[in-house]
Amino acid sequence: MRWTQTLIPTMKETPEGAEIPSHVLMLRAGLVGQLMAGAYTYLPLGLRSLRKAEAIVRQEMNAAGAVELLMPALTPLSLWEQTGRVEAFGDVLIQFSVRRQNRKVPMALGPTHEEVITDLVSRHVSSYRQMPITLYQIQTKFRNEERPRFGVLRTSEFLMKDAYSFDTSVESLGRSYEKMYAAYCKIFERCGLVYMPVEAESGPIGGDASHEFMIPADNGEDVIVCCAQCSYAANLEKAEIGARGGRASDEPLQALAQVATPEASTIEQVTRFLKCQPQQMIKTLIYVADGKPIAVLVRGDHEANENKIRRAAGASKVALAPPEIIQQVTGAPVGFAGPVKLRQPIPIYADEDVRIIRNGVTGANQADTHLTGVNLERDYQVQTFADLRNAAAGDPCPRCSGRLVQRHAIEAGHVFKLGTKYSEALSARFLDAQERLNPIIMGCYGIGINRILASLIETNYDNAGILWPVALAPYEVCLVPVNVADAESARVAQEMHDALIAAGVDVLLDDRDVRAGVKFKDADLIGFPLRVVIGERGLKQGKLEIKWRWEEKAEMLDLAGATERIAQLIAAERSSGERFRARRSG
RNA sequence: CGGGGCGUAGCUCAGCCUGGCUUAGAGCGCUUGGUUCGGGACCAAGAGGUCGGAGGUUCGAAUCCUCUCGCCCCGACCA
Repeated sequence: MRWTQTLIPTMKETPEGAEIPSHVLMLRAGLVGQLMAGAYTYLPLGLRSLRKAEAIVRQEMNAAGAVELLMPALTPLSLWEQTGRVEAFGDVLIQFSVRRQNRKVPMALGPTHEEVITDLVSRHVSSYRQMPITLYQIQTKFRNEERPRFGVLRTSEFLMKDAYSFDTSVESLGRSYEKMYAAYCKIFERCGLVYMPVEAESGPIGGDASHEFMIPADNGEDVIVCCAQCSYAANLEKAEIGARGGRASDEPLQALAQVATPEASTIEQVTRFLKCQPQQMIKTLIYVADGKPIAVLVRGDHEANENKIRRAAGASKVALAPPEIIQQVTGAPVGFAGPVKLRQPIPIYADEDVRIIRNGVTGANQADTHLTGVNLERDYQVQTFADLRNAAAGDPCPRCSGRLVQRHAIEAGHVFKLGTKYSEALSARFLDAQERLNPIIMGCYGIGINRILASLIETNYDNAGILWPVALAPYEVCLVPVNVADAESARVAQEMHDALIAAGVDVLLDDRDVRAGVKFKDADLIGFPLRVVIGERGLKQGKLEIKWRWEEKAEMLDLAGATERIAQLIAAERSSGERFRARRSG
């Protein structure tokens, strides 16, 4: 391709509104253009990279035995009603009606395709002999995000690879899951990403039923927790906490005292007002668990974890109680709840760390009032102690003696053992060898293709621009004739361009009649892995210059045989990614 | 949904507080001519705007007021 024949709108300045590196660079390098919040055009260069990521995903899916199909993005709303997901998705589901003659047809744009694929499979799969099978598609998904942000990291329309496995037993599902897990590792590896599979909240199957593939990045929206010593890693919602080693301080017990704390309803306000540490505070949260209010106690500097609370309470659904319920249960407005003398007797659950708070501070169940010198057993009782909070940096690892650390990360993929949720709701059943009818056991596996690009850029750039691995670069080689007005340079460049294409190399010829500096800056900004410079001076000596984007030094190459040499270099790097990875450790 | 910020040329912005010396500006980009030519050149001449939109205040509004739309950030939410 010649530069002058395509559209590459690079920008010198950072467009207003772009903040994180991947967004800034994708706009500046002319990869994408924004149409509206959460919707981006993939320009010629961006599309090439997107297609490369897509191709890698497709190859590995096929290699893992998954079979590609393509489902419509347009779906009948009734399908989502059958599984209760119209409500579950809420406003995220883009739904509308179209008029057809004298009737209205309610539809939704697919945010994911469990319903559609399960419906399909229920029609065509009815015997255990037809399984296991894993089907996948690569298709645009629609989600009306409450708040699209971070450029292409969170958009209302995005390209997703979604795969679904169908098995006859939990053991067989485990094998299907393992295959996808392994394929994901290969995919992220081939894309040149540093990734981390972490344990995620799992559904009905339990155990190791769900993993997220995370790309550690400062601007990631997710928080993952991992052990500094062993390989334990989980997302924040899931992360377990090892045995708490803390001991209560041995300061003398204080008397229970009531203090006025006008207008101080948050932990921060109270600690400032009473000049105490958040670690001394007993945060009391009123939740509604399956319709019944419960009190949950966590240390002031800790965050409650709803999933853990739900499990501890043995409930199927928990949510923070609305203000009316809080008023009713505690007798005080929000912000002054405490475990001592609640107005209504409700079960009290406490996080392990609350056990050792001596002379704590907590709400007095009375407006603008807190209690100090609060001690367990003497002043209040706890029904159940459990791990009820999010893991924090420095917490003990649940698997070894190490400590946990927190990191931000971008979720690029997710594998999940679904079980029979959708097959039961949509009657996808099969007959086993004993002629018994069973629901099909499913798994689902997603990869955000756009996120592969965004997270790659987010973690691979320098002051000059993007650093692409050969595997995903829009073009592998950028040919730069320094002076296109020079007939010899132009001729050599054109010949080399044609020869490289014939050799199967993705090459872009920068045939613009602009100064060399402009071309170099643009080549660095876009980040083509290999730059080949054809200059008059070099040509006189029968040489040209090659330079890897992520390496410091350029190298002179004999013009004779240069094409073959470049094709070799690219082919080697394409399959191994060695030089790109070496840059990271170097 | 709560809090904050921003909308002026294709892009980045100044002007707004204190309304009129603006016939709306600068830099970059674009067009034309010339000089340059291996790290975002220089000179000259141009093209390009209903100052996001609507209403209001005023002799007069980019500037003040009201409403509205859009975009960005933080939080809440997130299969």
